[in-house]
Amino acid sequence: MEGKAIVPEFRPQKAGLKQILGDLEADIMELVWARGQCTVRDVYEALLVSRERELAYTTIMTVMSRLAEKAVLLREAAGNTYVYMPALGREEYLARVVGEVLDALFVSHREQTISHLASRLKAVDASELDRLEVALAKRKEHG
Amino acid sequence: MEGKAIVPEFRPQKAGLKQILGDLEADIMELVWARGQCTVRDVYEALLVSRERELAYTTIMTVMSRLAEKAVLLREAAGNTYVYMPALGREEYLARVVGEVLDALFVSHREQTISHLASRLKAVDASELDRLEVALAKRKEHG
DNA sequence: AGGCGCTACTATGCTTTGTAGTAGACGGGA
DNA sequence: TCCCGTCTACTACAAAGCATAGTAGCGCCT
Repeated sequence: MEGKAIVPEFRPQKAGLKQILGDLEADIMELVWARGQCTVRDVYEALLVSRERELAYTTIMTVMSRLAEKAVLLREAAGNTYVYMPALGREEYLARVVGEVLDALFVSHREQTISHLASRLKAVDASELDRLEVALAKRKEHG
Repeated sequence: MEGKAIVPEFRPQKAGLKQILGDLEADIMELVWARGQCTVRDVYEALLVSRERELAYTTIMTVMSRLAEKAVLLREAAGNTYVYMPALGREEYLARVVGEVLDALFVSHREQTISHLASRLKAVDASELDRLEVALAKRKEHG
């Protein structure tokens, strides 16, 4: 089903993408997602602007290569240059990550997970509750 | 508010406690939870039995000290020896860990989390569904 | 007083991530 | 054809977290 695991680890302390990828890796992925596809140079130049601290071109290259090894990025040769692109759209990537984490919680710590969810629902808004209710109702129908 | 974060990282790939602690750390915690309280020697001897590979006494000591630094274990001097005990019961510890991870998911990836939960409910059993329904109903009452 | 057990301190290896340099390959212009 | 600039590959090093373990020193019990 689905292919291999995508998330080595999830860090609750951090925010957003940095919960899953390193800080620089996350910044780079945001850029690649924003542009659809790009070269190391594209990312390098974009980071020059957005970031205070300057990074070496080769730093970006190394990190992007590692992201390609991890199959978070795909790349294809275009002349002597690689064009990188996300293996998954940002939303789909996050959905898989969240799914993996959630599934792992259900499998390993079912009781605590259900229990926490039950109390956590207080903080979920109405339309979200509706979605959950619909899902629950469907489930009921099919016994 | 509860106090500080407890989980540096969560590894969906692993199982049970090893999703949160290192492998040896996890084995040690299982023992300490099973016994309520114990010394380094107690753990050392128990691991001699349960584990193929032999570990040095000082290895156990170092790891237990680190668990105490991280406040997963507490210790108190008894003569020239420390008696270690869990800071939290196993279930409570897991509950907090799960809570932290779940809360982080809701905060950082609300949409994907709700969405995954809605579809994941298929795999949740009836009594668990009931608990969630009760929670949902309560929530409804209070608008 | 001596020995044994216990702790503290120190150290090393591995893995992941951030960081960066060097060298070689390739294509385009003079 | 030769040189230059750009790009990649390879290599390297630091920091953090974990597993692992050795050494030294302290204090209790006999």
